[in-house]
Amino acid sequence: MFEPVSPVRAYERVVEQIEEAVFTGRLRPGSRLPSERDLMTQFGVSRSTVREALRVLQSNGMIQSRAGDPRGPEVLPASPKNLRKSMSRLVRAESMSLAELLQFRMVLEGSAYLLAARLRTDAQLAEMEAAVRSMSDATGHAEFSDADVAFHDAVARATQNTLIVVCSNVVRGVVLDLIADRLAAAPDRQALMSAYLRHHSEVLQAIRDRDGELAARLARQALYDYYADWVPEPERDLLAALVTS
Amino acid sequence: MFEPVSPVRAYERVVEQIEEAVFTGRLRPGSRLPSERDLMTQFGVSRSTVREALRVLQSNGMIQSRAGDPRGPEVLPASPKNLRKSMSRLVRAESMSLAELLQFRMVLEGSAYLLAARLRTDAQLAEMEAAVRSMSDATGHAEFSDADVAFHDAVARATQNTLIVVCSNVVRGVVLDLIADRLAAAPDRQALMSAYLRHHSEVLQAIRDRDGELAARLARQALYDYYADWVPEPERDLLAALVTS
DNA sequence: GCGAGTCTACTGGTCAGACCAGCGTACTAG
DNA sequence: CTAGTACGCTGGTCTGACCAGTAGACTCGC
Repeated sequence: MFEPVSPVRAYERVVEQIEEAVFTGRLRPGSRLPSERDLMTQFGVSRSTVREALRVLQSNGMIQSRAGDPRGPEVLPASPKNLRKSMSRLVRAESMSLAELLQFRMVLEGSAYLLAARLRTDAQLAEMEAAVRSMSDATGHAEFSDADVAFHDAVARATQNTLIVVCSNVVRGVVLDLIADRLAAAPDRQALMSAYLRHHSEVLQAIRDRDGELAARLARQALYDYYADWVPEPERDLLAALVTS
Repeated sequence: MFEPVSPVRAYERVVEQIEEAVFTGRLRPGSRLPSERDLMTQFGVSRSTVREALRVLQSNGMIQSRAGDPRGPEVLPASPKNLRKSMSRLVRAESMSLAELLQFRMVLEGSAYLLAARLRTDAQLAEMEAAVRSMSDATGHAEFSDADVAFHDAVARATQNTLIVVCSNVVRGVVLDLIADRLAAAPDRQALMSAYLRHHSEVLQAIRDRDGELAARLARQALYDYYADWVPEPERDLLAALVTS
């Protein structure tokens, strides 16, 4: 029941103090940490200890080091990159069923499109329209998926909710991994792509009309239409129930 | 546009290979890594490099080392702890607002209660009823919150969707941290507790009746009623819009 | 035969000192 | 004023050393 006042490990103390400096704003993003050799004298520890502390901070996305840069390690602005990493780790580690993942996506992506439809600016709408146009003009898979990413990105910014976007994106990635082989073997990939495009156009129209409810329903419907075939029968009903709700 | 086949930094290669072994299941939770001295010969790098790699893995919550343990570093099971850490970090850096977190909770918890209402077994319903009874009988804060945990746990099991439950739990924890100090200063804590209990009873009734839609709406409404006061005016409307949808 | 204590061979944590390639800056040559 | 270069520092890696701590074997008294 005793919580040690200061961490036992030397490197943990270093991590903690630097973290504190960042959180309290004493170290702002873009500013530089002292060099490793300076830090070791400041904290009274060896360079290996300093380095281990810096590695931890780096793996947490708080700093970035470049070999040879005399200005020292850079303090990075907070970014959802790490959230994405730990989320992805968690999703990958728990062996979850496809149905579970799709349920999650239907719930979150529905809300994402709802928010995007209500909050989007005209500029963001224009970005989405351009992305969908690129998709329909695309000649190869690479172009198509690049445009797809651009579309999702524009939607993400419009929602103004990082958390919803990051979580659904991560799960989207895992789902794609999960069915990648089955998708590659699909005989009618061209048909899938054009169906995909059609769904996007419909959703885009709903976003244009600022009809959040419709956009949400379309997004859930699209997910169901795509993936239901890959979900075993008994679980499929669970997804169907979420389409309309 | 060139993606290096193998990371430039030596320690990154080590991290990647061990991560890979964990993800593919070659290294299961509970099993042990070779000692640092063994790893350095296996990977052909120095001990400092091995240690930096292990520090990264440790900070990602994948392994745990104890000084002196001859069995070597232990591979840990996946846990949402890290997810929560990176989320808290974003909140502290003010790149994520309370409104965002609550939006997320309204979306996910709504679905959680919807699923629980539809899928719950009679035994699970009994557990929930017992928990709510414990809450109303509770004399102290500790008892009350223990019973609350039990209730949420029963609901979580009923949903059959780990991901939804884990994510909303993590965010719930972050939100509680965020308003902990403000809550402690609240003059009418007793009133808050009884309002909390009332909401739970209502949701329980909906779950008993297997009315998923109602349970979801009540859950969202409860979140709004509780937290809206703490959300700055301009963002509050976003939450209100999600109550009924 | 069996538990209590001890011993030991390892572990991870930390330190010191060294070398290298890489980078920014200030100085230099044109 | 610009192009080029040399310098002094940086981070990345390595070697080798010492210490405190631990698990498991080993011993001893019963």
